Amino acid sequence: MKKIRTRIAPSPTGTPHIGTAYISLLNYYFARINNGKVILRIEDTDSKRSKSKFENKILELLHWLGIQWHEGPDIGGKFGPYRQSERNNLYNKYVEKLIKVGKVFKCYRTSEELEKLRKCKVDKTLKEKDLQLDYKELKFRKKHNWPYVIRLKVPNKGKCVFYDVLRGSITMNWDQIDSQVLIKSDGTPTYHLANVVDDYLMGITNVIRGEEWITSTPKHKLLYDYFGWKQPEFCHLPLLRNPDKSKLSKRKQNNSIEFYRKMGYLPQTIINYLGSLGGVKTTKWYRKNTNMKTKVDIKSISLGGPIFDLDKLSWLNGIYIRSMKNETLIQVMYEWAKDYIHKILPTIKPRIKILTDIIHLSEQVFYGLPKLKKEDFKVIALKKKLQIKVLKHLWLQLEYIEKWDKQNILYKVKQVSNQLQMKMKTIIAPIFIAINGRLISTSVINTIVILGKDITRIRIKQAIKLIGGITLKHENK
RNA sequence: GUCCCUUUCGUCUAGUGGUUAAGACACUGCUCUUUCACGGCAGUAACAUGAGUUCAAUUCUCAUAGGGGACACCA
Repeated sequence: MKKIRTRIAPSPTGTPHIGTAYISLLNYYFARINNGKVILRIEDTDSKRSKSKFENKILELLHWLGIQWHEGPDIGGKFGPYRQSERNNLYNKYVEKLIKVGKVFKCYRTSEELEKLRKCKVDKTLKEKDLQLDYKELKFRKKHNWPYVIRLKVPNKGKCVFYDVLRGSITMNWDQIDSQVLIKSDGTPTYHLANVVDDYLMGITNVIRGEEWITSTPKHKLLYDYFGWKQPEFCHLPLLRNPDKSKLSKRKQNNSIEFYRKMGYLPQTIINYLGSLGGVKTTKWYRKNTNMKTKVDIKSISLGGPIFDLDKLSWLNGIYIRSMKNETLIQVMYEWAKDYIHKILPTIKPRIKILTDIIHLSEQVFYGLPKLKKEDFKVIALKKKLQIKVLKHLWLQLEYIEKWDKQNILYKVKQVSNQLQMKMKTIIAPIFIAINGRLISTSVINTIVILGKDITRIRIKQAIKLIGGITLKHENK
């Protein structure tokens, strides 16, 4: 039997997400229980959004969770490079092949035209014939070197059947599948091309990925067929959901892995909880299995998208914490607090008279969510409505910051003050309560810097909710 | 809108052609404890609906409804 090879293929376009952890975990375990290998491949074909700082974070946090790989950009391997942006020459070579056999075509359409064309079609599916330009126009655009993309030729009729390990065969009509762009106008590949070529070249036997890929699998199958390659086994995992049942979104900040680390969840909690969302069959499993060596059967995963339940996660974390030896726990506590201690020290040092002052001065960086009540905001002279307004504006301002440092954050807070035409002194009070949990304490800007984006924003959100603001309109955009 | 996936307590999961449908989180009560928490005990609570197959369906089939996803020169 061929040796199992799976891949973890994150895209470095944002801070790593709990969904990434889930998919990575199952790839890791599937390889492990089958004595196979795991490949980590960075899918950075989107050059505009990919950032190396995100790649670093992804590697760091997967390591933190204890997920391991045998080949990857950080450790190398026989099938490298493991960053798609470093493999562009390869893809071109394979596109040449497709051009030779006539399975792709050049498309000179502009994005405005595409938009119009899609509007005209009920199913929004664009095929080769929909994209055709009349002869004159085509000649003109070619002559004047208009930018073009290379698209996949897709059958117009018939059915595409492919096999999913969890669901059996899935059938789709070819007329529903559009002529996917394989090479963008800048000459770089799209995900679909790079992914198939790399999975083939890297000898991936099992593609374990999220359910959102099911509908593009026919395109991938077509590529395998055109190249004459054997398909890997496809396994589409159900998507993790928010309590409102929507897909666990990258936009919702509190789903970043780092958020859970900062809040004080242990890596084994996250790993075991994620594992429990489907793959694990025993009932008394939580207490008995602190690692997932046993009883994982990927084929038994439940197909309803599970809701990521914070209550249960916290309960599990408690189980692990209480089962630790004191020395170990002290170590864990120190590791967790160390960063905060180092960062808060310069701020509190001028205020310390006796050592016992320390706790009171620095507690705001240690509680994940301050335990606030509605009444806590009533001490502020500012009207309720305006408090909410201030916090909502701050929420928005803090969403996009290039670098999370004092200067930028201060600038954003000043923006809020300008926007609302209110003095700093006025707007800062509700921010103090929301973030620091009280009015008299160290600089709130400083706290925000130390806490980082995830924790800061969840505190603001909590405050808005407490004061009585209903929703954050821009929360999920 | 079109297509695809999906459906067991509020949530995560077991399970079965004939079961008192199981466990865990959450919730409630009791207990332990100086309080709280932890622990222990107990309780509330589910097979989406309709039709078919069958002696029998939560389990098999089909339809309907709910939920989710995809429909980009993003992954």
